[in-house]
Amino acid sequence: MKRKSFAAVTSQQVAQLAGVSQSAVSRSFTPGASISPATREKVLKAARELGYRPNAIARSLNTARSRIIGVVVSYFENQFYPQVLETLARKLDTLNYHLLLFVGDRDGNVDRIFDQIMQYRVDGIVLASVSLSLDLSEECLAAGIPVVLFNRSEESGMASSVNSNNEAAARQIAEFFVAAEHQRYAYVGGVADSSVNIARQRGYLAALHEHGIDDVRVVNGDYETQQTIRAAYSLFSTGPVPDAIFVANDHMALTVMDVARYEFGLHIPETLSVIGYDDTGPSGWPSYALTSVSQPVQEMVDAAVELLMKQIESGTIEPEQIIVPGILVVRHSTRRPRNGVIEKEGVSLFQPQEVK
Amino acid sequence: MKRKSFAAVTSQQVAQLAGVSQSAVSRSFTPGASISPATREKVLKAARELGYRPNAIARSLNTARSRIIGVVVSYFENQFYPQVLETLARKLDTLNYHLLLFVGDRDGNVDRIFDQIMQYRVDGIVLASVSLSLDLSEECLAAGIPVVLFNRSEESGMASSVNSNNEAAARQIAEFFVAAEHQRYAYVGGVADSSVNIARQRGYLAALHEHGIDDVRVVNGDYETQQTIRAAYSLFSTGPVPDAIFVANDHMALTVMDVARYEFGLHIPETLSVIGYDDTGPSGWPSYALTSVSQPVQEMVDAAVELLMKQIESGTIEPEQIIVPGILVVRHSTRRPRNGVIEKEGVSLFQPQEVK
DNA sequence: GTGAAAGCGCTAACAC
DNA sequence: GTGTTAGCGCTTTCAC
Repeated sequence: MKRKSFAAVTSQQVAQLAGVSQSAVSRSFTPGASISPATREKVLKAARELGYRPNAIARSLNTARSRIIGVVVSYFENQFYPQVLETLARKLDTLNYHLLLFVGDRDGNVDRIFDQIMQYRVDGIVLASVSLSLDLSEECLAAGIPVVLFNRSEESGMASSVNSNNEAAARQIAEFFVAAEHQRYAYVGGVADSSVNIARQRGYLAALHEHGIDDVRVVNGDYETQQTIRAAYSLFSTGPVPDAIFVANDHMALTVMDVARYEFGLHIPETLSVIGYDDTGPSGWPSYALTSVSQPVQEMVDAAVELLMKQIESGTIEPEQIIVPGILVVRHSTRRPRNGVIEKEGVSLFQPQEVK
Repeated sequence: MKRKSFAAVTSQQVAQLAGVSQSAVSRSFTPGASISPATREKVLKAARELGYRPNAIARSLNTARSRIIGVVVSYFENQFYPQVLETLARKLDTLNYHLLLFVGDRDGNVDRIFDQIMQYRVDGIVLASVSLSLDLSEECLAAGIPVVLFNRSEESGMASSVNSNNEAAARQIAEFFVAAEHQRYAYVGGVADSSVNIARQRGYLAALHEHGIDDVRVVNGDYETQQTIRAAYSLFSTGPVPDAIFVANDHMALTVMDVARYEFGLHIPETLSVIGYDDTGPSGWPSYALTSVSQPVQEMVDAAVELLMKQIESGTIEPEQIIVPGILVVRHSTRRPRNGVIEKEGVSLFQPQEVK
């Protein structure tokens, strides 16, 4: 089984076989181009015979559109992102766009891979859990390449972003804990200066403050398992054990639950309530049944792609910040408040009467 | 904030600014090309000033090498695949290749997206948990595009593949169960005709058979959560409850554990031992502590990429089937045999004396 | 070592 | 509706 690789079939060869010009072939494969059904048939027949497929690379070169979206993800352990990736790939596929995947550094910086992305002349960029330096934002803007930050935002407003309402949802988490009459509050954060962490922490602390609660222990898990384990240890081994912990995302929250149960023998939710953020796969598994804010992946992806498409088609970049509401899904990792939890389509949600 | 998108900088513009020919610019960006350091400096300076980046699309067009590898994944819920994807993307990046991601259909068929892949003139294809029809295999072979099946194989031998030693590992699982004196055996399979499922089931049943055990209940979870739940129900609600279950992958095994514990109140491992395959993230979490065959993702990815590179560089396709050994990692979802479990670098492995 | 020139496979005016 | 032609931005001979 040995064979030299052959050059692929070109439109020229198809044209020859079909007895038409090369441009007729091109037109036969361009939706909406002016070509007679008869010619088109001849061309398609010849193409089929030769196994011809238009060369997307060549097309890209003179349309100046690659139909490729560069996507950077740096946090695969958090199931939320694979889910985003899958949804995004499917969505782009329906629009006949394609997804060039890059893996970001651990620290969530893209500068190193930015060159690579730009060399492929992508039509747009999605950064999931990754930030873009100001320089690069400017460069994209100058180059006319739309960028969407996914689950992250930046202050400059030079790039678009799609997020859930982190701060409001975090406030609701605080309200939930308070309604269930918890006493000792804690927060396990992610990378301290990530926009999402900042918003969630701020909302949580602010709402607690409004209830006169200012003694909140804050530790940091850095979105990373080992660090989260350390954070959880410090939380449980010194001082009074908290009975209400909001963890900045589910991935860390599950780790916190495991440490609480298996290292410290704590009972959830009897002595300790835990809430996460993302509502991703394992959170719904009965072993965890984690109360969590559900980020609507499909809506967020749709919004991101729509933003991208609008900017690509118009050739104009007008950054927009989109906020999609998340919902607090109540499961069994938390003590329940007497009021405010409602049942809807088989899941329990927290919706207190008074809207903030 | 509104700006028209501008055409990107071209090598022609850089040449003009540097006062050299356009080909000098090209050579400056081609490693190993014959160019004097002086000229190169001038060019790089001009390039920096203009923010020039070589256009990979244009380059691809006349080198007939896209430096893009098409990757198809269809099973994101199984953490194993995101992990593979991340590892693969990092590996390709170090070789200056790029990853065009496609999502396969639920049924693991790629025919629909095959056109898309081929249009981008990828230099190679990785199919993870996805099969390729014979027609398409032939087409790739004819087009000189190397294909590697990852965690799947096919009989025709027209495509390369990388797998762990499914059958041998499955035999070892049987030996493990038998050594711990289990009585009632079961197997929860994946998609019935997937190569991996066939090999695992065959190895497991064959080894049990050699021990005189032929009464093994076989149900099917289809690699899919809902179906796995149904399979587990049927396993636990009719006939005597098995005390030894091998589940074809971890993703399904965790579901089986949850159903056993939370729907049927069964105790693991006291009344029931469960073993999975993949040893992916959640399996190591203390809530599950699933005994599982560890697939060495890094080695498997390295092997896949190496295969690809060899074929790309030689321009010759010689399919190879690579088998990477997996290791049975023993945790707490199983009763332990008296002998054969050894400790190594902090993990417990099963390595019976007699090698089969 | 360097520039001129051809051409990779295609799209998009432009005439007819 | 169709063929002719001129590029898209680059790499790669080929002379010099």
